[in-house]
Amino acid sequence: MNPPTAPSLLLDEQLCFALYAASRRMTATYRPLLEALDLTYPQYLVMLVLWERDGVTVRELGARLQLDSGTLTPLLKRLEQAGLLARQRRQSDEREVEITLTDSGRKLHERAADIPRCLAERICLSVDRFVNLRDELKSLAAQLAAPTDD
Amino acid sequence: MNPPTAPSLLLDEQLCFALYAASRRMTATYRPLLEALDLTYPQYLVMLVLWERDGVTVRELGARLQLDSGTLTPLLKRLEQAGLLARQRRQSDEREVEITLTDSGRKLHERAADIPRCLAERICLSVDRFVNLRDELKSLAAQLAAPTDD
DNA sequence: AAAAATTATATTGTGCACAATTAAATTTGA
DNA sequence: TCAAATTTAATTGTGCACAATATAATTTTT
Repeated sequence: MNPPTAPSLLLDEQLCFALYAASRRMTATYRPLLEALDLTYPQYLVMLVLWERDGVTVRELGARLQLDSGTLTPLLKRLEQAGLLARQRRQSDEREVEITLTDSGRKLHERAADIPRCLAERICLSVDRFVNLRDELKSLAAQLAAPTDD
Repeated sequence: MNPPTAPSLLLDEQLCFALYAASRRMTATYRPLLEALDLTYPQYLVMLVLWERDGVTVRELGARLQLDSGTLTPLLKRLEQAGLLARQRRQSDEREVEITLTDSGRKLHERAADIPRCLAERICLSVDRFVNLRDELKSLAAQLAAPTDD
């Protein structure tokens, strides 16, 4: 694979497509595991946040996952419908909606406990390469999130 | 950031979320550039393939981009509507639909020529890190695409 | 305190992704 | 040869993403 000394329009040379394809492939790898929990991948991400800290607002969830209310509101309603969480307006500020896990939502944590190990086996990267790839991706995302004039 | 010696359910330790977030951020970075061409990011990927080789079938496009007809058919119809390509059944095999660029579609290539350079400036990675990250992502996707029992 | 600005969520509409099904053309094989 | 199996697209339905807008609550300003 040639280095991108002259940035080209060739699909296989592009970082963006490698990223796009790998991300979808990763989601596809999670799919059968999450199906057992009746969760989609974005729903799983929401549950990861709530398992770390319950009682967050939609805004806080959105900040953590970089998703807006147009995505989160219907997703959270589906999780509410599934009995995993409750949504209620905050008394201190009626604009905010607080998300709290139900017993059922908390219990799902146990059933999800094996997923990271399953994935680690499937991904089969050394710790060094795993950490390096993850941190390069975080660095890239941070770079792209920064204002244009930096 | 701790190495994943014991795979956990912590969002910030997960490769999958770093991948998911970086991919969406990358698409968001393309968005304003592609808006000038009246293309979405997946439409741009289709055009990249067609600029490399015109006259491919939906199946070949799908193989290249790892997308199925449920995604491609409506997307291609929109690009046809926009006057960038034509869709016609192959005479040699009526099951296949051949996609050919119109003059307008070919002309768009010139207007897209600057996009890789714009992105390269925005991403601001050394050639080594760019190539390494891209190839690690390709390797990961290939690993995840392989049958489970490998 | 009332008006204006800001903030948080919800709603609407468009365009992917992807599973499942359907339909039509082609190939295989009994 | 012709019935069965396979291949290719299209269709249908669900669930994200995200822009744009609306609505209601809160904060800031005058």
